[in-house]
Amino acid sequence: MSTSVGELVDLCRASGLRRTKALEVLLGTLLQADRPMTLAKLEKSRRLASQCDKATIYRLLHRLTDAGIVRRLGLHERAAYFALVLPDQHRDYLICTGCGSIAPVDAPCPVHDLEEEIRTKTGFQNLYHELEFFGTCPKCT
Amino acid sequence: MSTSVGELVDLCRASGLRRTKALEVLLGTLLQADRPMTLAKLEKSRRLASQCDKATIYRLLHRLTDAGIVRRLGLHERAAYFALVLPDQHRDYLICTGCGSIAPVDAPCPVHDLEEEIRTKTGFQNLYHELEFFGTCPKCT
DNA sequence: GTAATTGCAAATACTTTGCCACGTA
DNA sequence: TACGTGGCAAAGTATTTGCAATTAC
Repeated sequence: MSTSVGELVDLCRASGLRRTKALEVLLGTLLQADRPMTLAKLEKSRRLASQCDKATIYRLLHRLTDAGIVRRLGLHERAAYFALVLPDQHRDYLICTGCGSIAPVDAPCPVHDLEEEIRTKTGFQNLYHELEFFGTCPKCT
Repeated sequence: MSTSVGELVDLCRASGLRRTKALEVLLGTLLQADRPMTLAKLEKSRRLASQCDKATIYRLLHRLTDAGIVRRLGLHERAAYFALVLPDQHRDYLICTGCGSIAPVDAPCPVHDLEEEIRTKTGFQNLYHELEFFGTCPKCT
């Protein structure tokens, strides 16, 4: 029942992207990672390293973001993070300001109702949200 | 009942910072702006321009962040945003991915309970959160 | 007097773009 | 064939640091 690279490629093709080696490898890497990745991490990942150029990954990530297949996250680091938008999954993150560890929050997101309210009141389209908790983890205390 | 520069300076001194011209001007600018500001915007603001160097503002912002007087925000732009941590104020933001406009959300934040739960379950210290809504505003649709 | 702070300038880090060759449809 | 895509390299933007001079305490 989990999403496959093939399905993702189909989504991309439906958005007008071409099926290329780089696209498949990038989608596979993001899917397997199952967590937000920076451009630098993607570039160094075993599957992508020496498979395609940083600029290629960069441009693919932006095309995928425009297509709504990938989402760009802040996460307070200097580098941007990217993650697949999977249908059954919305994640909030818990981030240690000491060591920089990033963990998904294992609890239902309480923001849904407010998001609906904003959608109705403001007329914003394509609304989504990003929720991050910051603090000092026990190890860094 | 609103916070004054003097009170903020006292807070800073209590954290070991020295009372300097740059500190006072920066605090005054952040207080008056009443919204998150990037380093670049601060540097160009009327009050700070030619009053102190970018590196000085940069280092002050970091000292203030360490002291908990200022908070660094993501807001999805390439540059980091900084805002005063005011006692009676927690803000969520609504951001247009088209024109980049940033508006505070005028509704009570629904995350408080989850934050308490995380604090208890994980043992994180100094916990706070950042909640941002992204979408396309009516003008950009 | 001593240590924190500042300004200037240079170094990093990460992102973004130009150009031409290449591959997909 | 035509146009999106890829690789390489260079440029752009924001952040971060070194060091000597200055200032607060």
